Amino acid sequence: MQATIKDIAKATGFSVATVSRVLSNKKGFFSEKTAAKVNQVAKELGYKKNMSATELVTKKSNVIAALINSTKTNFSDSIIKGIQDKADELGKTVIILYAGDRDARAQKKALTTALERSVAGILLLSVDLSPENLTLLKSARTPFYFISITFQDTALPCITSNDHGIGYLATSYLIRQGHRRIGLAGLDFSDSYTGKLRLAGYQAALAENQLSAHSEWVQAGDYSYEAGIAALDAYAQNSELPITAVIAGSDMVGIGILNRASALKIPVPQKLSIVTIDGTDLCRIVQPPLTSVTQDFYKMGYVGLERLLENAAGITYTQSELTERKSVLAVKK
Amino acid sequence: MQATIKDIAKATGFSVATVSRVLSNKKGFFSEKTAAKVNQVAKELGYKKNMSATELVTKKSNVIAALINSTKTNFSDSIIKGIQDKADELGKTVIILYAGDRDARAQKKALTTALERSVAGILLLSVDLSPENLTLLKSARTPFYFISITFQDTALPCITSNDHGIGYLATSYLIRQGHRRIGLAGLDFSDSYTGKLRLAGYQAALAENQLSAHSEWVQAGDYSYEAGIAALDAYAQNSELPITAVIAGSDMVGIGILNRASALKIPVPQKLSIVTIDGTDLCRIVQPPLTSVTQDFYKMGYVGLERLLENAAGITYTQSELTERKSVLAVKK
DNA sequence: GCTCTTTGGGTAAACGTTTACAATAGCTTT
DNA sequence: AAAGCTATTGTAAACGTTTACCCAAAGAGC
Repeated sequence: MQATIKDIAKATGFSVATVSRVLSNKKGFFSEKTAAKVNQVAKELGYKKNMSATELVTKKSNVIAALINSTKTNFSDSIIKGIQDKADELGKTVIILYAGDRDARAQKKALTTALERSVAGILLLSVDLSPENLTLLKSARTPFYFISITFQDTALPCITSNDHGIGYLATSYLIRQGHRRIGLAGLDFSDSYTGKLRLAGYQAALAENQLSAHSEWVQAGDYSYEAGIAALDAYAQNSELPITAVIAGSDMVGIGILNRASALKIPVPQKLSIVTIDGTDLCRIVQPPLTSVTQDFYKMGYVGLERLLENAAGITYTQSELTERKSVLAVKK
Repeated sequence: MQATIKDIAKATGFSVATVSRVLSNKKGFFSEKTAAKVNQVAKELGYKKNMSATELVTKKSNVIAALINSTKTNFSDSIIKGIQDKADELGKTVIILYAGDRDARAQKKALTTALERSVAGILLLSVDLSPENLTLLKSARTPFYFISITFQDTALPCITSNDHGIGYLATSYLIRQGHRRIGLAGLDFSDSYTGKLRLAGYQAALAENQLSAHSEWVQAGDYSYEAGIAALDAYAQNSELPITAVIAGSDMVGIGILNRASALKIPVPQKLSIVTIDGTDLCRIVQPPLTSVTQDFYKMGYVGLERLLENAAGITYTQSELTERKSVLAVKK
């Protein structure tokens, strides 16, 4: 028996209309005295607005759904923090929905949950929608915005890092430190567009310095810790490492490489320098702390929500920057 | 203009009642032919149920709200995974709400969001509600259940690890490994009951072995990385460490201790053994990997949801176990 | 004293579902 | 043939809000 505005109306002697007006603060439609009385009775009765009813009649809601990918939530935290902060400023409330991990069924469930509740908008944090789910999303009238994911289809509204720039930044930094044989590890070049762009950035930086990558320098992977392990094992097949530095596709890849290197007694950074892509807190807590191309995840969330609400189209980029820690050694020429 | 059941009714020639029955699959109230037709038209029109309307009339919902604490989400991930899996089995959907970090305002907002949407139940993942928010929660008729948090008030329904047991387990393990001077670091003994219980378990194990703790052995903190750093600095004030092993209040504390130790050239585990409490993936990725008392977070989520729905009262404990990695050295007597 | 605003508040419809209750048709029983 | 089922469908009320529209009283201006 939740108390309703009817109960308040009865108790105060006012009509439901008046009660509704003071409770939703429609200024200028009631007197102070009325408001005071209504509010007091509402409190006494433990009144709580029934959002279903409100949303049913107003046909709008101030909730934003954020769909997240169940894996790799280590940077989602920052994105969500950004979203949350912006939402607070705007008086929106955000609900987070798990969209599984490349699982079309789970994606669909999360998507319909959001759509059925007619949320004001949907944010998708690195969720790579299956084609039919993408169609579903597009056919709904709910605004949506992707965060931290890059598509071939540039028409999809999203905010993300410039992945070409990331590859370029990491590579040219290592070149400036004197490295010439530079690996690239743990990126996925097949279905993910992100991987291809970073690779292109890497190659561009190399080419600009009259270098070119040997094929064994680039080791594909799935951005995981295990991919890092596998990459280092591939590099370490011969007694001499073919590279002096490696760019890891993610922090976890970087840590995998680091740990495998230490298991194989390859000192980092003396024998192998590492630059990691992402720059989450994980970089700080390993030893040596990993130099990284740090993405501005917080900002992605913060301005992502902004963009969603202004119905922006196209791609927005956030700035990445190189954060020097202790995993890169400058080599003397 | 989302299509509604009215539109489908018009298009098919049936009444809204029939359409509703087909769409919500009230078996035995319609013929196959009818169902086929209705479903087809629904699909054509891109019909999506309006949950607000449904919830308004049925006064029930199958969504579970999970409130989480914005910090320390590193183990929340496992808990959420558990919740999610159970929810999938049960056909429930879960929405995650951020409840800030010991911020009564944010807590209240998350709480009212959940309450206003009349969710089927509320799960609170290590959120330490302020007194007034607790009252608010209790006064609502919505079932709730705490996960991974212990209260003095044993009437509060929750599932968590046995914190006394954790302290005892870690300590007695170290004693069995031959340690006699054992520290305890990074726990909060003031407002959090958890810290007190773990301390009691620690003391119990010590006492059982005719040992007792020197006051400088236990260093309070707030479960953070920085608390670990501070604890080690406290231990390392004299040239000789007062302890041979330390129990870290959380993985982050353990890593803080580890890194500070390595900065000070104190080899782990040769000069200092570390047992960490939590046992998340973080333990695996540092060097040496940290031996831990591993809590079963996944299970907390999984059975937490179960318990919530069966309206269980009182405390349920999940089992913790000691996971040996590489941060503890057995000392010869 | 009369009309015109302004202020405060009431009436009732609408939002999209679900479901109790009725109604019909076609059977089966007796 | 009357009565009773069963299967299928329809009618309409209900859920708790919001809000367009209406109304009355109180001043304001003449």
